Amino acid sequence: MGSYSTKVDRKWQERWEKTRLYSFDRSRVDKKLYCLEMFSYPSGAKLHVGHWYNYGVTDSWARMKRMQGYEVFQPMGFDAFGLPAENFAIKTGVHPYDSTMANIATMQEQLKQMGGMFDWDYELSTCEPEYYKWTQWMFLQLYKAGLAYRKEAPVNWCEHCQTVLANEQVIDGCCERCDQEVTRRNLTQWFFKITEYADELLEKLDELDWPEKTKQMQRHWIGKSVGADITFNVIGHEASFTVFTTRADTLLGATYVVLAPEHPLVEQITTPEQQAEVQAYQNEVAKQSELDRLTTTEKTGVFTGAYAEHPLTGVKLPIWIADYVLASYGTGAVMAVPAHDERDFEFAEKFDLPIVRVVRPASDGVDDCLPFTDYGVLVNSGVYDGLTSEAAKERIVAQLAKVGRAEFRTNYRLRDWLVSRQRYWGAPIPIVYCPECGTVPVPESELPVELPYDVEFTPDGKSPLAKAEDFVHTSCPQCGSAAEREVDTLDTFVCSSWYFLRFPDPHNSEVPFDKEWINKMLPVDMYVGGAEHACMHLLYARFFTKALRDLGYLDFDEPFTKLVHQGIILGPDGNRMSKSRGNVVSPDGYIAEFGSDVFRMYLQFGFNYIEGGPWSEDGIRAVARFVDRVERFIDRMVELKAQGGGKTTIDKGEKELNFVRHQSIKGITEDADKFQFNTAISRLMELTNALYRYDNEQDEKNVAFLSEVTDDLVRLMAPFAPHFSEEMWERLGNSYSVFNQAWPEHDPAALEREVVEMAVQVNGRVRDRIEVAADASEEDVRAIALAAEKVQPYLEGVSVRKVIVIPKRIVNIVVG
RNA sequence: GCCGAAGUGGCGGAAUGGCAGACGCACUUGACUCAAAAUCAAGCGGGUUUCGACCUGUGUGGGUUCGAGUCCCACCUUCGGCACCA
Repeated sequence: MGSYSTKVDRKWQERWEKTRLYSFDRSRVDKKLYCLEMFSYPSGAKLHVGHWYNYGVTDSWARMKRMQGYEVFQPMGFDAFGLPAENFAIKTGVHPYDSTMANIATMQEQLKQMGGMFDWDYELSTCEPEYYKWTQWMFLQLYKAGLAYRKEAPVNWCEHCQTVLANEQVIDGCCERCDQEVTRRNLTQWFFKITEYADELLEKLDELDWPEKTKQMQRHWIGKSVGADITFNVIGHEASFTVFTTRADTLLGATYVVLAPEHPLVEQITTPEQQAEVQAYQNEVAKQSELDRLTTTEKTGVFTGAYAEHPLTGVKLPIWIADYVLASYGTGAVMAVPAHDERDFEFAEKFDLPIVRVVRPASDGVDDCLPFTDYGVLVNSGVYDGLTSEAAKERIVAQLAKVGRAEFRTNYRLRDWLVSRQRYWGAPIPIVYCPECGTVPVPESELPVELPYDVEFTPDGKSPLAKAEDFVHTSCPQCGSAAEREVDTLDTFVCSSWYFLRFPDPHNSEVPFDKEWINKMLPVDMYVGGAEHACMHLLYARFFTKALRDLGYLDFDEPFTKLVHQGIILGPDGNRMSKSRGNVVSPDGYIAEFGSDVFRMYLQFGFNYIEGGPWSEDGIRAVARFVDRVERFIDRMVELKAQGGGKTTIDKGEKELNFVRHQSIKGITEDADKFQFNTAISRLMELTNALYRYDNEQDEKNVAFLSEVTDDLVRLMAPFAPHFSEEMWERLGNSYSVFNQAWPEHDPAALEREVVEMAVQVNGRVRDRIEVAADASEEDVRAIALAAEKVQPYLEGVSVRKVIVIPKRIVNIVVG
């Protein structure tokens, strides 16, 4: 057995700390590389495999970059506000602040055991007043800019968590946190106007070096759709309403219109006879949970008794309400064209409403049964007959625009971000309600609005802060009269939407960050974290960056230049790890047994990083064996050097070893750069195998050369097994630290072979192999291939039609 | 239903359109050992074999190409996202 263990880990952790090896040198900011992993929630449990996979493996990438000469900035902090701490408190009585602080201390300890290059001088924690003061400041800046506002709206309510949720936090109609059904409630809540940036958030995606899948998810989430608003007058009322449509070309096919049940016009226009039915329907819809709504496929709706006037023909169109029209999208009203829309068609069939075709397929032979939703050529549309859908859209909207009845318009699926939460453990919203002055922002000089410690935080649907008398009662910052504080707290996603901006300057008490400094340090060059944040954190952070840019606080457009998502490590049974399945792999035991580098290196070697996969007990043992194998060779090297002697010439054996050496340097550098750690490690194994082969096969060794290659092996291994490599580096008699060594660069000349083996195919099947000079001409290769012994039988009695020569790889002889 | 990704040995996983299965695990054999472990060496997709080889093989079926795991079309399966967005 080798000597590597947690003892070696500790030795080097202490040395690194004492010598401040990883301390960020601000004077080298021109060489900076900001490498960031998504910070973690300080839960009571210890670091899990996922943390290691994210932080440990990314740290190896950052270490390589350091050796390549970058000044790496890799901070670590804690996303410390949030529901779990509060729920834990409700269960056990331990205050969220106390449990969070204890958890942070434990996690720090464990992160240090991992051996990451984190510079703890830059640590931050979102639940500290030092930090959330500036979260509140952010809120105020957005408020002043009109990007934070309060409104009453139907919002998602989780009965179990006793709070509202953002759209992004509702998954299949259920709370993302507790899986309980989400219901809709009309509540007055705070929103951030992320929709203001919808277009830029969409456009700028093209420039980002992000996984295509993630960009696609954001594109879809933003959901740009180009169309027009068309206004309909209500017959017999001084009222009108506007619909949004992407198919203005089908306007002549509109046979009725539908308002969302919550549409404000409904009360006004409903006829007395329909009153009861309409109200009953509205109540029923309001009662429905999101889940009911998703699972009901059958269309429902009620006639209001009122009619609208078709804007082109003046024809009477019945006005219905139905819950397939959403209050929160577009204008909350649609023109129904059953002939050319599946939903309208279904509804019209069920309620026996007229269906009029106004588009037919542009070419014959196309299935034209109704509903026909493709573009085509207009019919039954008077002066517009014969136009294509595309042309008709333009023409019809332009026509109506002249009389102020339509305009072109773009809509987005993205909704504004609901940020208030009826919970205790979050940043208080810095707003005061004054009976005289109304909604008043807390002056910046009075920040932070501190979260009081002694609060009754049992959830009952009211914000816990509402019960803290000392907190609630205050005086109005404007007029001084008695006033009340906002008692909701901010969604924790608000805290994490700007933490990467605070990291380079985390203790600044004057401003959230220094503009000049941040412009040098940002954007983050490499951001690594889970894919589950695609439409939440990653979208919010982009929004914050853009808003702060427009407010003049920073000068860049995007926060994260390059993004990588790690995969998920599954349990040994191939399922997601969960306590109930009993397949949870916890790092601690393995680290105690094998040392942290073996654990880290297995995570790099055993999986495709992006994909993840099932944990394997045998896999980690294989890595432990490899580490031992390297150590044995290092000891052998020390012995050889002590013996002295040997030759100094570079012969066949040396050339072969040198080839593998430079091939490894090239491959490891390229692979690790691409986060392909599994192949990088396998190349380390190949280099190790080559060293053994050389030692076994060469009777007379070039010890100086062998020593050079061995040093390279340790340099190349250092990012992936940092503690072990330091130890080996020292054992080889080299000076501290291997991480101050330059990363090896490959010599292209060493990769040029004099003789190469090529496969010879006849009609695509390999029949022989030939050895030719690497610089042989195509004619020479062709001649040698045609003369190859084992291809002869295949050339008899046929004629050679063609010979394809791919230099250094293959020859294909086509016969027939 | 729509959008996207992926299907390769017993397993984890490799392969700029150019010798499929790198590297490793498991397994088999041999060396060392009193023995085991560890280590070292060799073999290891499937089938046929006169032991020289030959055939077949990357989810299924077609296609493009001198040549396809890789590109194109259709389908099947799995996973992820969205789900009345007008």
